[in-house]
Amino acid sequence: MQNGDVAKIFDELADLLEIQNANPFRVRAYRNAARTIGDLPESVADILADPERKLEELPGIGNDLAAKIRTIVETEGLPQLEELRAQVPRGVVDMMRLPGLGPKKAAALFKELQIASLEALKQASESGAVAGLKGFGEKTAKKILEGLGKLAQAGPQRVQLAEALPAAEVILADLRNCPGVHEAEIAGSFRRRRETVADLDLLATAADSAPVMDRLAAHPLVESVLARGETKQRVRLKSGIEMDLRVVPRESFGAAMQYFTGSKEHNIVMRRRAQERGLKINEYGVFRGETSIAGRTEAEVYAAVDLPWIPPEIRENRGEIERAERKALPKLVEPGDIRGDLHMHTTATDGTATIREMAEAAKARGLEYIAITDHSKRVSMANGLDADRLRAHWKEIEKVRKQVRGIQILRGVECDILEDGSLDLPDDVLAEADWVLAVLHYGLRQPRDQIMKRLMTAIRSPHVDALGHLTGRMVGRREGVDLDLDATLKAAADHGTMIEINAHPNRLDIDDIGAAAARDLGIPIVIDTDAHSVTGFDVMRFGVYQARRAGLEAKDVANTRPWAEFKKLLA
DNA sequence: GCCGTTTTCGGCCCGACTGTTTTCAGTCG
Repeated sequence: MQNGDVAKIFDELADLLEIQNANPFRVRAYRNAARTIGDLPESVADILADPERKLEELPGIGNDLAAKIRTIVETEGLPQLEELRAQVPRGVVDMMRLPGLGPKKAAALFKELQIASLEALKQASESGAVAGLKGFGEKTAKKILEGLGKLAQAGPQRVQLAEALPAAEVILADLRNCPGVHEAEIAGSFRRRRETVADLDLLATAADSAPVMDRLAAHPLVESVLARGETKQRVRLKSGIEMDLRVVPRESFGAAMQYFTGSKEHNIVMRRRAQERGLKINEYGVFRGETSIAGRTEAEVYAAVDLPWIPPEIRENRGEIERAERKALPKLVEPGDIRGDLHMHTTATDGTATIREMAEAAKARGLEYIAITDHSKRVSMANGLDADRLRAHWKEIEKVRKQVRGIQILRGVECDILEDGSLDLPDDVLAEADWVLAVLHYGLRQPRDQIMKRLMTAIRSPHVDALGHLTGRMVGRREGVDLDLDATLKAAADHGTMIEINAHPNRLDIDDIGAAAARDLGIPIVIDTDAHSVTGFDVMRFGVYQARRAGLEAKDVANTRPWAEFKKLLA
């Protein structure tokens, strides 16, 4: 039983309780618990097994929830969940995935019309039964049918930050040029640099909102306006991404930025802090009674509740407020701190540039050292290198070292960890390498035991410097590799194996929670681009964003060190 | 269901927009 399984059960309980019109604060308690457990870097089973520790230490977990977690871990189930499932059909929970349908409406459909599946909902919407129901109407029925159609196609999906970024910046630049607009920024999860964003939250200050909204509505990248009011407009971009525009007065800009950057959980704590001080925070400012006492800048808002400004990337209510209170906020790593890149490909395998071109491009970007890490032979699709070709490739690297001065070029390899647990190159070859990155590419659906055996082989190898593509899940795909992250990181710490944060949005990766856990174990982290071309280095900033979300400082990231220092890590 | 230098009860973050209503509940972020 993994933390994620426990979190899923609590989330489902919250859904079911909501439909049953339970106390909303009770529902919230389950949702908070789901998030706390889901985000926990260590396994709840471990905490339960440790006589020194108690689940009740976790925020939002009291006696009742602790007992439920114990039951779930011990019996892989929860009687309360079974009871609720018997009362509320799965289809009713599914209805809440449709836009405009929440727990109240889903419950009404079930209770009044006995609708218990999406199929039945479709029929009832088409027949007019839904429109006739109290609190519903023609528009609601139409919206339900549209929602069902979309759900059948794909459903609203999160897109990668890197994918959303270009359009977001183009629109932002356009709005900044709109007469009457003083400031425009993108807030939300985009500003928190989450790997994926569900929608974009645009914020503008202007005395009059109408011209700004008209300007956005008329933008060539905008497909349609979904909703529009006095201060808020929602549009759908042609790419399918939805965008909210909020227009606020200038004196509210900082408050609105703080409010719309979130996260929701961070803001709930902020507003509670305000309450404790007899204040109220909303998107317009910080108020004592009717009087605004702050709001022009974000720093003012934080100062009003006795906190220093907190970087957006860590506003997740995962301890940052407590750290801010203790004046112990991390000085987060920045893109400019990165001095080396230890993962890239050339024309020898599936890259598009030569060793020399890659070295020159890296040097032009200010890097002090790089590792050329072409694939090993198992990756035949990419023309992976066997021992002979790899040795010849390294000879080429030595030549380029003489041609391109002022940058260290490591003779590396991205060596596959094979399905049977062995490494794809013999030890004597790996021993000659300057840098070995061990990765899983194949057999990702093997049972966890086998995956772990493979990872342990690599970690124990004296020749492996770092694990790349390490993940509990796969960005861009539904499921992840089934590995025990805790055990992997512990072993890596014991054997001095580094862990890679892969900056490329499409590559296998370790998430920010995993990265934070690695940092806590003292494992050096390397942020790499996995560049396949000379422009491949440009994704570095996305890796840095992720490291920032993990709360990492420059000292936690090995490739921020100057070459002379990094070299010592390899010894 | 959780939580507590306003503790064991009575709170629990806040506001905009829509569609349904004739003043507001539900949904959403």
